[in-house]
Amino acid sequence: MITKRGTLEILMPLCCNTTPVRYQTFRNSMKGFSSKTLSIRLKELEQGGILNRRSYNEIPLRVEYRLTKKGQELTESIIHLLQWMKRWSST
Amino acid sequence: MITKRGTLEILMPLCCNTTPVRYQTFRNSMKGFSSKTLSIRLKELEQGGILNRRSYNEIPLRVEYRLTKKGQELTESIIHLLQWMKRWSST
DNA sequence: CAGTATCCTGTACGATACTG
DNA sequence: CAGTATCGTACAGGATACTG
Repeated sequence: MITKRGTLEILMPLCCNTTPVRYQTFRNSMKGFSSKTLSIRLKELEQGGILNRRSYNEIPLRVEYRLTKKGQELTESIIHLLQWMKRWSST
Repeated sequence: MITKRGTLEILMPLCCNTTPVRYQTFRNSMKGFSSKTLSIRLKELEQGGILNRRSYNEIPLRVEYRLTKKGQELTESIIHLLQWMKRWSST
């Protein structure tokens, strides 16, 4: 699941801050991904217990995704990985 | 590169010990992957500076792969990730 | 042993249009 | 806004056979 295309990109903006992220925000930060792929990945991450999806009865719709405990612990690994990427980005 | 199918499986046996790994050993530890996919992934990892390939003038052929410095640092992240997987394997 | 070459197929994914 | 439905295609990757 975590090695699928797009998953890393979804989790990246969730690594740095604890505020929930909306669908549109993911879309904007994920150029090169279709809405279809994004929603599939989000659903997988939700079913995998990484993300919590919460929708509000508002017009226009508002849906927020936030990390679960499991997801937060995963981001620790991802942060570690991102540091490695940054460290070796020139090579 | 590191999220491609098979890459994680290639690096896993290199996480635990520092001894070089041979092609056939990868094959045996990677049921469900063809030789084609394996050699493509190995080449990518070599070109990405993760692995060093070293061949010996012997019959039968012997080729060994070992981690570079960059690769060793990457495995630190992967070990971290594997611990997370183990911790949450029941869910 | 350590790969390559070739052929073939499933599927992941984008583009587009649509909906509650 | 946050998705879903449909269609079409590129390409990842398996099976098999082959090579230095």
